[in-house]
Amino acid sequence: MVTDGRSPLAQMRKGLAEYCVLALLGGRERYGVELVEVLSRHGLIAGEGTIYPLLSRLRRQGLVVTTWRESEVGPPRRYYALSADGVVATERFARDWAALSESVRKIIAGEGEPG
Amino acid sequence: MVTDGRSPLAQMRKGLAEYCVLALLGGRERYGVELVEVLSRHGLIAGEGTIYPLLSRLRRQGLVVTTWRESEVGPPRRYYALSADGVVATERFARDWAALSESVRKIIAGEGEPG
DNA sequence: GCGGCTACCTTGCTTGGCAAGGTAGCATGC
DNA sequence: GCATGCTACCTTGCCAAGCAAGGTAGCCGC
Repeated sequence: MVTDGRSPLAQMRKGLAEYCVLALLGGRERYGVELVEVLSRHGLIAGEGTIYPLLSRLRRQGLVVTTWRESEVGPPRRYYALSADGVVATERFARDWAALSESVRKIIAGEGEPG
Repeated sequence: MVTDGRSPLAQMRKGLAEYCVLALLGGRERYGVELVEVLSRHGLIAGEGTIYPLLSRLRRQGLVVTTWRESEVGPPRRYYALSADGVVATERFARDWAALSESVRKIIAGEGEPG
């Protein structure tokens, strides 16, 4: 299997996965495999090995709260939802991301010089 | 001194600095301190500790070529310019970045669901 | 020749993504 | 009841990149 951890893309993804998980949870509760599906489809993560450590971090930091729920078709799922701190963190992420992408836009547009 | 390497911003910056350096060199030759100034001003790096290891990597990978030039006001400078491979890498970065930021846009816009 | 400035580079640490591997609940078929 | 396959969760060990701090050395004015 190709190791993607060494690619430039994997480096650019750093930090973004966390932001996107929070953004997705802003819409509604979701469980792990569901997040893996959405983020993989958009090319934002490469598999489960990214998401579970990430979710553990968010839980430890108190940005999400979780609830075990039974599934009608398989084993129980742990659902993740934003906490109040999580909402605040999401807003901060949104600002940082906006600033960052605007900076990149300027650099690429040749507006790297002052004035 | 505050260690910024632990902040989410520092994580989101990963990979972007490299892309932006290449993009800046696409315009014209530049030297290290000049790159530090431009990228710091845009909030894309935190200092020299990022740029010199990065430039060494680019040199090792053959994406840039360097020329020592005397300065009229101080010690000699090492100027960096894109190689042919560097041009190709820049284009690949541009595509990756466009895809990535579009994905994030969709996630945030609530287009995380298929269909 | 000394202090300050410019410019280059290195070291050691931290973080986050990743592949691979592992555990266990649940449904189905026999 | 139990073997198989699927779903869902989680852990381990590695690697790449940003960073703070510290170091070297050329150049200039005095």
